Amino acid sequence: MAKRTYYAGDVTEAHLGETVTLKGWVQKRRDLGNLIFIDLRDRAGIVQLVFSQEIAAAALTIAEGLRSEFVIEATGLVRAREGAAINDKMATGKVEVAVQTVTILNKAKTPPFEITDDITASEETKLKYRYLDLRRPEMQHAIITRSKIMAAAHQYFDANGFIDIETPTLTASTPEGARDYLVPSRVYPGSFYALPQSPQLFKQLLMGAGFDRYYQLAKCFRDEDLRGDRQPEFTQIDLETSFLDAEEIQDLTEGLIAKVMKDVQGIDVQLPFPRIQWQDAMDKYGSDKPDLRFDMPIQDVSDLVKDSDFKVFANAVATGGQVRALVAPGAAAAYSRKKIDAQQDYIKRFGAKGLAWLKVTDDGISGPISKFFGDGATLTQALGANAGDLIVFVADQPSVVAASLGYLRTHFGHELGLIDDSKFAFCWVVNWPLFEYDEGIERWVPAHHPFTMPNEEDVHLLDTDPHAAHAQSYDIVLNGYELGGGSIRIHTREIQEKMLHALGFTPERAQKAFGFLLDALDFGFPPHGGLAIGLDRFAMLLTGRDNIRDVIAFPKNSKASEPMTKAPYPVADQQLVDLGIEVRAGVDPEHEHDDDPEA
RNA sequence: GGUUCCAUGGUCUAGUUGGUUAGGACGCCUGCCUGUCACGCAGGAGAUCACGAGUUCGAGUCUCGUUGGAACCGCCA
Repeated sequence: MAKRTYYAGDVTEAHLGETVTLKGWVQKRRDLGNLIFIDLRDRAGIVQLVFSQEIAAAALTIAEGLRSEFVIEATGLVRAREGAAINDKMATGKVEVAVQTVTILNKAKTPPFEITDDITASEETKLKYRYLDLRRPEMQHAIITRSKIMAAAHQYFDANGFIDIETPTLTASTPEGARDYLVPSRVYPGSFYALPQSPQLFKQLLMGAGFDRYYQLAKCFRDEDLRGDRQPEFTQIDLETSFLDAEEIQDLTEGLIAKVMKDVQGIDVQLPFPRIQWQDAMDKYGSDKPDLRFDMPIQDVSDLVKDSDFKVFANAVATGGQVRALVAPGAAAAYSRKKIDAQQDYIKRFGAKGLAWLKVTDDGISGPISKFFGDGATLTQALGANAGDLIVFVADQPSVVAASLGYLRTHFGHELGLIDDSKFAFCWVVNWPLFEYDEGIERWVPAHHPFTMPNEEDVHLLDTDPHAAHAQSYDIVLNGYELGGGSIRIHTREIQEKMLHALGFTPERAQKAFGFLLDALDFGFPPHGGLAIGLDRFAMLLTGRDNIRDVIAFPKNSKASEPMTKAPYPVADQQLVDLGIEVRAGVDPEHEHDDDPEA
């Protein structure tokens, strides 16, 4: 085998007249008889190979037998393409390689789908043959982008005095938070390790150990149901620092993001990012992760409608709720009654009872509830609505209003083309509540986690009214996605115990679950704080994808299984015996293991 | 745990009131072709209509169930 001189995608006019050796996959064969073109693909791109009698008869004969996805080595002369032969659509379209010798390194069966970016195969098929799907240029780009983000992060942290420290993957189950993935212990039958949901406690303890600035690209595991932006195992860009306040940690994070945006996208982002109070984000955008690529704020009209004859509005305000509105510019014509009803049905899943609406016309307002508001001038002026706009209203408790209008804002943003896809709109959401009420389990839970420090002026509330306290926490948001989050942590036993007490922990339970942390706080623990960024989401957003599967080489499907290896899979009986485990129920007969000793 | 949707050659799909030789595109195979790049032309192969029951003279189509998949809500400290 000859040595490769260039990647196929890197051959340019600079190499004219040069004899090159390329190795890669046959993307496409165009056989014109005694003239054959082969598109040769490797990770850098595609270049056209030419085979003909005049160049080399033997190579032409071999080229006749080439098929899609054969792996070949080709040596030939780089020459210019002229006139109509130039392909402007190809990066390498001004050159081609006249092949003198070609070797088939390996043949290939016809792949189950074409290796092309305008692929039509289902997600299921693509995941089953993931190694083929990954050959597609856009997938290669996604995975390479991920790698570049990681490289930029390593460089940034190293340059800023951070120490890369690995924390355990086999660790202890935590009582709060997501479900843990458990790993049975052979040495202690009936006992289990847990895979970490995050390195949270370990990185705090590293601050206690004096490392001062820690980072890690950490694998995290959560046994919860999947979404487009959620996988059961994912990677965090995790950092923790001592002696820095929230502003300083945000500055460091902005530096990291600026470097990533520059190195990976070539974009100079404007610093600092806007800081938005959590309450303002909820009020104005109906979301704690607002998409700031477009404006379209939610507006409160409670005062304007509380005395109206439209009972739904009046009653909502009278019973402690609110009425808020969203002006969808120019949407009146595009939104038929049927289309609005579809949106109404959608927001019912957030608990909304209905969706009231008005269309603004040249001479007032129209729509089923317009009769309650005269010519509507008061409303349209207050909302800044113009003729042709659609106004939607939700009247309910604040959380329902926020979820519904927050969803609708994003919906209209996309539908009305208000979102510039090329934009990256970062912001910080700060000053979160320390706790939020969980309707499902009917108790207060930490808005972030139980190690988050309350605001200085709210520390005393832990004794009196903990649920009114706000936290020194901050989320970094990009284009409507929670990119990451962090906080200043509690570094004294006294406050940490109060926090756990407020969460309903007895001192005994607190000691049992978090005793090692509480003990550590006794031994001169520095003030500290940090943050974690979701690497997968970051890579997803930078590559313009809408599913994090696309930036993970071997992801799980929506049912948390991996179609290629078929994991998870029942294990051999002997393995269970070794672990002292008996499987009680839920074994799917189709998924039953064969007692293959290799398994 | 819940809601909605989907399953037809290798891939993506059409398939009407239940009666079709299950149609198309891409891919694949054979032949022809010296400037193609979505090559072209001629011909060809390829389907247990996811699985199992049921209704019916007759089911890709209707009903029930099962399995697999996708999205969303819950969940994700």
